[in-house]
Amino acid sequence: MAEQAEGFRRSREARRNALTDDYVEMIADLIATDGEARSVDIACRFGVTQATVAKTILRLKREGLVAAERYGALHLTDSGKAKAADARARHQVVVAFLKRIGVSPDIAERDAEGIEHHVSEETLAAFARLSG
Amino acid sequence: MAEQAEGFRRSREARRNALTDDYVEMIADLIATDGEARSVDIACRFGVTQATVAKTILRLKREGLVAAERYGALHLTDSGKAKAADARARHQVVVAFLKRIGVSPDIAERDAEGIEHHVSEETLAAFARLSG
DNA sequence: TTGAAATGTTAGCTATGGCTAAGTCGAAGA
DNA sequence: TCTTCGACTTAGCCATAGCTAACATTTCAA
Ligand SMILES: [Mn+2]
Ligand SMILES: [Mn+2]
Ligand SMILES: [Mn+2]
Ligand SMILES: [Mn+2]
Repeated sequence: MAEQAEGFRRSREARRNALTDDYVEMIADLIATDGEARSVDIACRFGVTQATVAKTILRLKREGLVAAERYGALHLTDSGKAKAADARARHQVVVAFLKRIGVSPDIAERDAEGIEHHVSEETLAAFARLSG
Repeated sequence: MAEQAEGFRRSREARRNALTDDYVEMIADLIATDGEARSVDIACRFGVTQATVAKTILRLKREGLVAAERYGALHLTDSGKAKAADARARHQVVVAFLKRIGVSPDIAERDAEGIEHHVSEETLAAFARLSG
């Protein structure tokens, strides 16, 4: 009973943290590929408006994951970088695993975008082991 | 670009529908095991308050998935039943697959609770194929 | 150099999903 | 029967995540 509730609690928790992880991962990605992360590119890649990005970035700053001066590019704090690295690693493992079991690359990428937020260490280890 | 945005759109969509699926699945489960679904039991199993359940049930009624008279037990409409059956099937496949690749039963159950909402037909088919 | 376009910010709206507190109803026991 | 206790509802709070519209700043090209 309490055990089942615990499972749902974790699931809700993961859902709450999913967007945060996607943002820090995206910011790290943009910095890696474009040299810097701008709100407009985040908005474009996520398919939301710049206003939505602005509001979320405010929260991430409040949470100490992102730093930026007004009208400037976005940076990750140390804890932001750590979270991004973790998110990226998970993403890679999940995508590689899905492809490995025969899911087509584009579908693997799409599904991984959601699945990555709900994979425990144990499951992630199983995925990694089985994909190489 | 637009393709990546599409992936995130789907992921957000799945996130929005996750709670709905969990509710109809839970209601079907309770009807199957207890003979009827009561709000108090849903609240207990999800680990939330009855007030939270009441508000969500209002939405599900509005969406035509759940029916009930005041102070009465909850019922699923035909479309609610269809959605519940689908959710249950996904849940089973994901749990079975995770166990099959060596994830311990309790962790498999927990992870599946989140993963089930992000698995495309193609990935679900791959899971099913590989676990039996 | 200056004005237009791109980018970023802010205000304010909606809907959702949590919560507590307070009230209402109904069924079971004294 | 009557009371009481468990179950349900409702009101109202907060935070998040989306949106549009309006405004501010920066950048770029003429
Ligand atoms: Mn993701
Ligand atoms: Mn990702
Ligand atoms: Mn679930
Ligand atoms: Mn489920």
